[in-house]
Order: sequence, then C-alpha cells, then structure tokens
Amino acid sequence: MFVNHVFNHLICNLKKLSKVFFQGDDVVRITKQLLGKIITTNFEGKLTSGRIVEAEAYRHIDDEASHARRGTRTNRNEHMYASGGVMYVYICYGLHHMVNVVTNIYGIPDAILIRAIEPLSGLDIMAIRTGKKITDKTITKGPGNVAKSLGVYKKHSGKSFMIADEIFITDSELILEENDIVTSPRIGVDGAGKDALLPYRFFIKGNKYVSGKTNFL
DNA sequence: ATGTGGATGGTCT
DNA sequence: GACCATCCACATT
Repeated sequence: MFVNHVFNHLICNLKKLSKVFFQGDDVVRITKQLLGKIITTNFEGKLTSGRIVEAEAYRHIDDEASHARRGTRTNRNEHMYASGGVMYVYICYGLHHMVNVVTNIYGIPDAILIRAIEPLSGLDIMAIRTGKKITDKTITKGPGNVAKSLGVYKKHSGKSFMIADEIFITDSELILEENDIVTSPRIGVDGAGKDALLPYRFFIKGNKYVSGKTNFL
C-alpha cells in the first residue's frame, strides 16, 4: 500500500501532455507518439493508471472506418469534432465503452482509440471493476477492458485530459525506437472498404498486454 | 489452441 | 430494424 502511494505520487508528478501534443494536425503520428505514455483516471479517489501499449488512429471525414465518415455529425460523435485534448467515449455492441483521445483543432474529427494498456497503478481497483484477478494479463487488454479497468463510461465523454484532475495523460521515461513499434491495419473495421487496410494501428512489439493474436514481430 | 455464438443497447436508415 | 472501432464462455481440436 505504501509503495502504491509513492508510485501514485510519481505518476502525478510526471509531465502532463498538453495542447501542443493533442492539437497537432497529424493524428497518425500522434497515435505513435501516444505509445508508452501513461493514462490515469482518478474518479472518486480511486486512482488507476496504465501505459498505453496499443492504439488506433481515426482520421478526418474521408476515413470510412470513422464515426465521422463523410462528415457525419450527430449527438453520439459530437466530441470527435472538439478541439484536441478531450476524451470521446462511445458504446460498442451495446455493452463496451471505448476510450478515445481527440486530436487536432475544433471542427476536424480526428481521434485515437486506446486498445490496450499495461496496468501500472490501482491494480486492486481494476480487478474489482473487471471481475478479474490482479495477475490476469487480460485485465486491460482490448478496448472494452481498457475502459472497464479505468472506470470510464459514456458519461465521461467530452471531459478534458488537460485539466488534470480526474483524467490525464503523462509523459513517460520510456523511450521507444521505431523498431519497438509494430504497425498494422485496424481491428474490426471490415466494413470500411479499402480504408480497412490503412496502417493506422500501432502497438509496442512483444508487449503481453496487446490485444489480438499476432502481437509478435 | 482455435472456433462458435450469445449478450446487449445506442444510433442511424 | 440492421448494424456495429467487443468480450467471454464454452465447445471442439
């Protein structure tokens, strides 16, 4: 418990990502840069955090896999059009909440789906939220489990990562080389025609928390 | 180790 | 009323 407290203190003192990072105009590049960073939620005194090890870019209105394809703008995806630095949360298959980081300037719908994190802090809380064991490597694997372990729900959509009270993303000491990152097509976007083949998914090579079957190479 | 089908509900046509 | 940016249990190899 004491160790956990010290660790939480460390995380809170790491440099928080801000405007310069979130409001860049190249969501694909930002997605790669997001790997290794640490996402933290602190809801009602329950602090949980993890290293981002897998993420996907959803880019502009001409991306057929995006909720904002062809300029679609509805109540559901409104936060995708917000200026970079807020969270976009939606429900998938009626039961899974998906955590996205919105990037770019207001009006241009770019977002990054966080597909997996490596748990760092608040493992006991994550275990309660997911109903899994602390030692279970699937506890934060896959986008549904990311939201569940972090305690994120649709009601949190639109919250800023830059106010740094309940949700924030911090820089990390981890330096990733090109060779540490694997690129692939996105998962579960078969309906997107040729855009389903775009190399917009990135993950840390060999990390055991990455979703899917092929996290080798 | 791999494959299947059911759960479950908001969103848009 | 069909479609999902999914997960899990359980079946069969």
